[in-house]
Amino acid sequence: MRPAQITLKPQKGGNRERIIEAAIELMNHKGSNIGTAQIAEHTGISPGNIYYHFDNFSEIALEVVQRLRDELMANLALPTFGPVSAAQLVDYYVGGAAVLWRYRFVVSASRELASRSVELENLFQRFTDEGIESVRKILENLFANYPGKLPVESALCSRLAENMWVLWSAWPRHVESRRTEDGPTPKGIATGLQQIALTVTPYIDADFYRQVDDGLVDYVTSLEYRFLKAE
Amino acid sequence: MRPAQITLKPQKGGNRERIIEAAIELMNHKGSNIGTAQIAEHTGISPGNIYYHFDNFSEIALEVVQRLRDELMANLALPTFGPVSAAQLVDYYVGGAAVLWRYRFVVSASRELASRSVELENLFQRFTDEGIESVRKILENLFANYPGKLPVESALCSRLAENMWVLWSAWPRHVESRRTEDGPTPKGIATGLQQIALTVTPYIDADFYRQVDDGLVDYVTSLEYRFLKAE
DNA sequence: GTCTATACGCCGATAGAC
DNA sequence: GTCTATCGGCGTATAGAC
Repeated sequence: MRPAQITLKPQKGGNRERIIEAAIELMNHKGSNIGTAQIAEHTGISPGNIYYHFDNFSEIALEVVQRLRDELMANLALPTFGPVSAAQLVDYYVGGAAVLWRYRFVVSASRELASRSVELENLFQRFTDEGIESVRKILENLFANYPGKLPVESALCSRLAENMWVLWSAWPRHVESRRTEDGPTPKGIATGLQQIALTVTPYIDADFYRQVDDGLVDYVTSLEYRFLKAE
Repeated sequence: MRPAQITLKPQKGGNRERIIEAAIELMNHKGSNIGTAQIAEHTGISPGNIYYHFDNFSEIALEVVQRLRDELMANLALPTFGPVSAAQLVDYYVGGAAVLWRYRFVVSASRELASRSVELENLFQRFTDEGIESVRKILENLFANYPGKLPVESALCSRLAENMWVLWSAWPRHVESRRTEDGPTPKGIATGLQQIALTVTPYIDADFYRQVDDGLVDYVTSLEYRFLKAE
């Protein structure tokens, strides 16, 4: 005799998945300072059951960060040999923004999460290193194939990549401390995207850059559509 | 009859001050997730006594952030009319780095702290707005007086200032997720300083920039001296 | 696989002695 | 101004029934 369902119905077969989704969602809304109790309450799953699926809270966070990492790396991989087109570059930006939106406060709560376990700490370190390295490779490709207004040697590439990474990872936190509404919006994230692009603007061939910028503007203006369904 | 002092001796007259110093120090070392209990333990002051000096934890944090804000704003104020010299610009950078070092994780834990009270949230918002505005003014001054390689109109100034601010505020967090040692070092912070400067490098007159860069390099290499006493 | 019940520890905050 | 004692809440994690 089943009691009437008041909380979200725990559809069969996916509690593990639901735990992870809840963890992402809760972090995005309440920050890193969440735990098993809140996940249990938010999903309607009993607190004890969480420990059937995971050893402890940091194991949940570990899986979340692994997914974040996989999705971002897949997005930043150089797909082919040869020059990166303007359209591909726009895809890097837009894809990066989508991942950032989905994991906005996982990314930006790295320190708090990293302090939960050594595994998490190491994972974040690898994530950061690999991320910057991927960006650097894209920039190398870019400047090699489309020399622009100013010369860019290899050391500069690394430095620009690092700045782009920091801007990317800190953007959700930043827009929140300027917010007038109740949290970072997709639009706010998208503005960050244009700010990140600004890092390399002065070095890039003007015609090439115009194409990229047009792509970004199109994206930002058509934004609400794509993101609203994801929310 | 006084018992033998085992913990730090609570020298007369300064418990309130000691609480604040402990809060800053603890945040820098353990993140935003600290509270009255840890402050009590760290200072040797009894837990109850803290509530004589402050109503609750967020009042302590409020005072910390107010100090951070005051110190930074004092540093970023345009001291005189007329053009900013290269030496003054170096002072802005170096002073900004010093404040950042002292409050490294207060700055970078804005979100976590802001969630503790509305007052804190508003204060952080004002801090951010005022900080970016100050940087913008410096840039306006700079580009008006030393036109460089590329033209800079007013809108671009705002965007550059915002990027510099984000880099500044996110840098401690960033170096920590790349750390090999046990925390962000003064050197790590100083490297960030050069990265922040990179934001405006391409727009600035080459000779002027060289002076600034030399100043920064001098500073970074002579770093350990100045910072070690502050720690 | 999922649930309930429960032990344990930590922290914020108050009451009241000195 | 500073201390001790203590309550209550919340969060992690385990034991064990269904």
